[in-house]
Amino acid sequence: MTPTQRKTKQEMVAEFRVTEILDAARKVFAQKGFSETTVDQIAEEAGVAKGTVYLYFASKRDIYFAALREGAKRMSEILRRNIDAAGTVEQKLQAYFDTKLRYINENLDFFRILHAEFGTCLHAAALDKEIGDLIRAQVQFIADVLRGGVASGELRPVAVEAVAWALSEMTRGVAVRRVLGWTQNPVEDDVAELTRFAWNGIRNDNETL
Amino acid sequence: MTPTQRKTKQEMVAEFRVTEILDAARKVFAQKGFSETTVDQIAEEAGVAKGTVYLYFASKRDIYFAALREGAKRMSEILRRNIDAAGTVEQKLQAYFDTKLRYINENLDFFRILHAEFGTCLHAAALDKEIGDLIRAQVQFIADVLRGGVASGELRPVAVEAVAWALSEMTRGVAVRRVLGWTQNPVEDDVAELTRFAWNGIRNDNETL
Amino acid sequence: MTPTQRKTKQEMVAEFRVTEILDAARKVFAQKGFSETTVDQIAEEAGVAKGTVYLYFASKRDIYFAALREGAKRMSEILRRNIDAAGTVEQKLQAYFDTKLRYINENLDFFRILHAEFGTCLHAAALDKEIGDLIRAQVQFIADVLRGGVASGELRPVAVEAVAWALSEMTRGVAVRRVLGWTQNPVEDDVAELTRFAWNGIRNDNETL
Amino acid sequence: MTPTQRKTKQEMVAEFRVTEILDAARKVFAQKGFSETTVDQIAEEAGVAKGTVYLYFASKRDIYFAALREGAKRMSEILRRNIDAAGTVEQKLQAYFDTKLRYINENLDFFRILHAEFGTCLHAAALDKEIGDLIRAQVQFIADVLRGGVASGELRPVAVEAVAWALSEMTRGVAVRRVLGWTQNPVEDDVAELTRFAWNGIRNDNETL
DNA sequence: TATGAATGAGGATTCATTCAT
DNA sequence: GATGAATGAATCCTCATTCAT
Repeated sequence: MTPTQRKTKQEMVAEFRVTEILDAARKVFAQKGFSETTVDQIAEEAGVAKGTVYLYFASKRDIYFAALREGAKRMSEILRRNIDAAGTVEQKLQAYFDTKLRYINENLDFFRILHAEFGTCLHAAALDKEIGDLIRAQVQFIADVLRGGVASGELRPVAVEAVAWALSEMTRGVAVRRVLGWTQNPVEDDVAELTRFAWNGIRNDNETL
Repeated sequence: MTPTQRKTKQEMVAEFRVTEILDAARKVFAQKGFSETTVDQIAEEAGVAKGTVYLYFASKRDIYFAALREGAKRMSEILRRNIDAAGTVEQKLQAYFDTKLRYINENLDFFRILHAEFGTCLHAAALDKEIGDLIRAQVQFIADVLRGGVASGELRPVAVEAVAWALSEMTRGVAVRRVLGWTQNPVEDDVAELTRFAWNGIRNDNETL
Repeated sequence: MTPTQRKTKQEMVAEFRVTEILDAARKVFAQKGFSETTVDQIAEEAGVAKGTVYLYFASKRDIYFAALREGAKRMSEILRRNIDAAGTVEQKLQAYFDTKLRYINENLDFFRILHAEFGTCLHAAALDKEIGDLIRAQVQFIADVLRGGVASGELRPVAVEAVAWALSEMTRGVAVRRVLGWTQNPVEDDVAELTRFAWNGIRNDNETL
Repeated sequence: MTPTQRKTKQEMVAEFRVTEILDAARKVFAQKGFSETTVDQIAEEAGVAKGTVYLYFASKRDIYFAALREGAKRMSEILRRNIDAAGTVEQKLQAYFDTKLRYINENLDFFRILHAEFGTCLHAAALDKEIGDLIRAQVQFIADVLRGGVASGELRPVAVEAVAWALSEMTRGVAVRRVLGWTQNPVEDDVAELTRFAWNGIRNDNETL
């Protein structure tokens, strides 16, 4: 009833609308891609009128980037937390694979547009700077792990950046297979396979000596 | 001058036109993506009138898929040839990485749309069946190599399909880095790194014992 | 505290709101014209919410006409008073020119829309009946003066209506030059020139004989 | 049948389309003003599809300015010719009034938008530079005549620019009356009245001495 | 065959107006 | 009364596709 509370209520409605629209946008963009998606469709999916969408976003492209950014941010946070929580290098790698595949499994919509966009990012300037940074940041999570491993001698002195990128892409590849339904493996199995494969590729064999 | 000859000449003209248009299309699609490309641009780049384009292709989408298909076919042929020519499993893997990276290096236009599209392929039905098959076929090239290696004991009994896919995606990842100019390594180095990484990941350690 | 007083207070608030909105409207309409002006802009300029504007006016067009009408009425009143106060025909003409140019100088906003609109009045039905009447009434002020002069023999037997209109338009022309900054003359000079010009054009030369 | 002729034919069609569209545009703009006119209406009036309009003009505003420019140019040419052909200063003034009123009478559409726009020109920057110049050029036609008359002693040493402007506006005023149907005078009469009025206002009385 | 002018469906965006709070 | 979020009709412009020449 106080002014403060009333303002809070309005803010909550606004926040709700934004979420509502972004969720809808994610769903539609994921199905049809950017160009084939109409703002009408997003509005309908969100259960609001077209004009309402423009109260919260300046343009279709804005909605798109907002949806991506939000998803990328959330994923980065979780990744960072889970990797940090893991102990050894191998466990950290496993945490990366596990978190990523699970997150994707639970956020197929987001994954579809993020990676569709990441393909399209090859079209110069198509990708919003901040989103590009977020994607690269995730690769750096692995790179950091690798650097630590190389420093401690757990890993061969690999080309850290290149391998980090390769692992990231491998993960993406597995995720795509899952999204396309080309594999029915439980997530655990894919994670295990990825971890074993990666670990064999980079662990320092001398270590066991 | 005979009817037969005249027909042949016509066919040659037609073939020439098709090539001309597909080359132009690849260039423009690669720069702008599907939706941002106009048929006008393709026609201009090809040096023909817009109407002419429609004499050889039924729709913009048709041009797009034809361009992709042609490129994918050419790449598959070269891949197949070079892999077959290699002797050992390790050499075959190396041939795969080497051929792919070099082909991409020399056909950036094609790569840009193939993989942009492959990102987008996640959009249901966006991808032409035949092209999907061609892409999967390339993965099968690796799978076949792996299967052979597992059978001969050169490789650990890995999940062939999954690893093949992972290697394919890794290659894609490295290619993306190169296309984006995020790395200046000579192709040889990237190939070597990929080969070593993959080989360590899947070779049968017992083998050396 | 009595119902009557309270009602009066309400009326005063209402009147204040109306004035507030009309002033804002005049400013914005004058800068951007009718179509380019949004109700949002008027509301913001008036310092009220958009909905409030609609409590006092039924539509954007209504605001527009109200703003014009108010300004035209005010100008007419002043014109009438000053012309009546002048003695001779020549002085009355001078009073017309002087009053009009000064009023416009001090109400540029109003002038801009009135005369922009008067250009546009050529668009059938664009002009509110009452405003058209007000504008014509001002011309009649001159016509009345002229008629008086012709009757008294001070003026040649000119086509009163036509000349009145011409003088009105001449005044408008001078005002436009001033508004556009194409002339820096003091108002007095422009008034003097207009008066001399008009007077020479219509005075009865016999009179001086 | 020759290439040259064929090209000419195409050019003629194009020219025809442009004229067709500009005529239609003038008609619609004149009735509804710029903002209330839709490109659809212009296309329909011109008897072509909406897309066709955009083959010849880049935007609605472009059509508008093109229509104005064309009309203003034509009017300027005729004015220049007729004024030059007249002998004395008085005859030149009469030529100006006569030409302008007749041209307007025969090109009401054009006049409506030109002068509506000229009202609107008060909205900063609303008016295309070239059109503004054309309008000012017409005023200069009178100014030149006046300067000549002052130099030769036929006219009083009036403020040339100011009077030229005033005469221009007077003419505009008379034209408006005619357009609005507020007067039924034959053009000759209005021209005569304008000439007499102007002439009396500026001729050098000493001349008769 | 080749052309390119013509078409018109389709979509992003704006904004006057309404109405629940 | 006052507010401003929500609405959706309206409009400019694009561009894939057609077709007369």
